[in-house]
Amino acid sequence: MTPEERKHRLEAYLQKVEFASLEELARHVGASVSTVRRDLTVLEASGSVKRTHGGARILTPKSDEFIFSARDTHQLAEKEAIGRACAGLIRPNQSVIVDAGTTVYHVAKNLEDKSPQIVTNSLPVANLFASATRVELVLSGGVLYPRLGVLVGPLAVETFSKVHADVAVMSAGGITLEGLTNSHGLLIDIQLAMMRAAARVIMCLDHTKFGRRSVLPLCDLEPIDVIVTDSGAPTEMVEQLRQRSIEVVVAPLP
Amino acid sequence: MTPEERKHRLEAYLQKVEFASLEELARHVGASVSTVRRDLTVLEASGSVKRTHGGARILTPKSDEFIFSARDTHQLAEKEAIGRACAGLIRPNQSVIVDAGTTVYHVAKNLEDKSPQIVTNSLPVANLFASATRVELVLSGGVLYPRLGVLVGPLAVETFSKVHADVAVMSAGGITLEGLTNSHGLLIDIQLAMMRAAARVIMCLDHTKFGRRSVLPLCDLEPIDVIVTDSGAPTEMVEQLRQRSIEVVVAPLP
DNA sequence: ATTTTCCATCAAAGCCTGTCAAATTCGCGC
DNA sequence: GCGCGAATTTGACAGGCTTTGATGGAAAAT
Repeated sequence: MTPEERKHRLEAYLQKVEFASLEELARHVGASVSTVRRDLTVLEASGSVKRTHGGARILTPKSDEFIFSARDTHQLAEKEAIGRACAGLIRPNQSVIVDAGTTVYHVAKNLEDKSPQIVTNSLPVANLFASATRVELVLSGGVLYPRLGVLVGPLAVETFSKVHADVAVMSAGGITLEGLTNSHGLLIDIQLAMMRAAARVIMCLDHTKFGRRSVLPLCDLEPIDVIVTDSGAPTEMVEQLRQRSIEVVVAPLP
Repeated sequence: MTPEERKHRLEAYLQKVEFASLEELARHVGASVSTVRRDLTVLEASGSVKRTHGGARILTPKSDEFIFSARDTHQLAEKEAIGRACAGLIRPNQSVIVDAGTTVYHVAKNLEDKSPQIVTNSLPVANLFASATRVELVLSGGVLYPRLGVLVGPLAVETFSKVHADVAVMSAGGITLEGLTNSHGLLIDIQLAMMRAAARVIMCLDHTKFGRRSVLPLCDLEPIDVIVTDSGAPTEMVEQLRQRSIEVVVAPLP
């Protein structure tokens, strides 16, 4: 890696996480802390980054902080494992509907290699591929729901009733044997349209979602083809889901 | 492989990966590091790539109008002045269509105080208001044009044919007395729909756009109500535009 | 007061420039 | 088409410069 590239990657990484410690940055680019310090001095002089004690922060956030973008370390390892496992289920050049939500966001991070065609209503996912030429990304229209970076409303529902896709990658607030639930009423119509539009529905649910019931019912288990979860999921329930002919993928933690 | 072909492949490879070390490049074209060094010196002189310590980087072609990820320090002071002046023309609580493009982006930065209702097809503009609660933002659907962060295609056109707004804030690649021109064909349909959807059309054009003709014709001067420019605009042409009953606002540089 | 972080310095490693001989290509007369 | 000398290109190498990672003491945060 050239010094230029390293600085560029530091800046890009900071762009993504807003703030990072020196050690985190050093690990990320595979250089020593001294080198990162020097790089940051240069980047600060160029005005894109602000050094702080113990790390650095981005000065001009391009993609403003969505509720999750990076500082959402809640179940991070599990979500990344689920992201990798779920991306493994997608074949190259497929068309994929991508739901909004942190878990699914981690799936999207692993999709670029498949050169997929992506349809989404998530602004963070769109930003992820804003400069990726290998991905064709269709963003649904809609009203921007501020904190979450999701597009909602009739315009969004309409988009998903018009398109068709090979796979839909989605998530929900909770799952029981009676079905799935979600917390944001505005999303339910959209998620139903997504499921109708896709030939195959993959649900990404970390283990905390199992047995949990969120505010609003989304659908029963019938439309679900695959569930991707992490190794913390209760084995008993996994078994019951499999008996209902749902393929359950348990992502191994590295 | 001829030297010519080798240089071409080096450039193409760099175009793809953005950065590369000398060894990587040498391996890729099957030549020695010395040769690659010499090739890069030539390519650098021709202006397409930039040599760096240990490798080379593609030189981002300072392509026209808006670039999503790169800094647009080009005419920055002028654009900021235009942004402030143009925002001054918007009244509180109006509905505003916001075009894609760096100049218009600077207008958007000054809009939050007006608590407007914004309709846009620009991802950067959407990101700007991703966490602003005072702004209601509608994003058009569409295919994401990489690097520019613009949503294009039928879905985008459709959105703008459906909505109505008080004002459209737009920009273009060039203006002459015959009309406006723009460089990206995909945008023209969208911009025409924007103009039809708005009761009042404001064009933001920095002085470099005056007398310039871009690739494709957009429209004549008739639909334009206001032009906002900077103090570098040729006074003669400003006068001629005013005679055609177009309001021209010249933004003062601070 | 203690721990963490920052800065200056330094030796080692890696990289760039300029040079040179070998290899390749080209021009040209036959 | 063929041979031969000239010109160009190529890969290698030495000497000088830049970058890197480590270390010890100063500065800052808690």
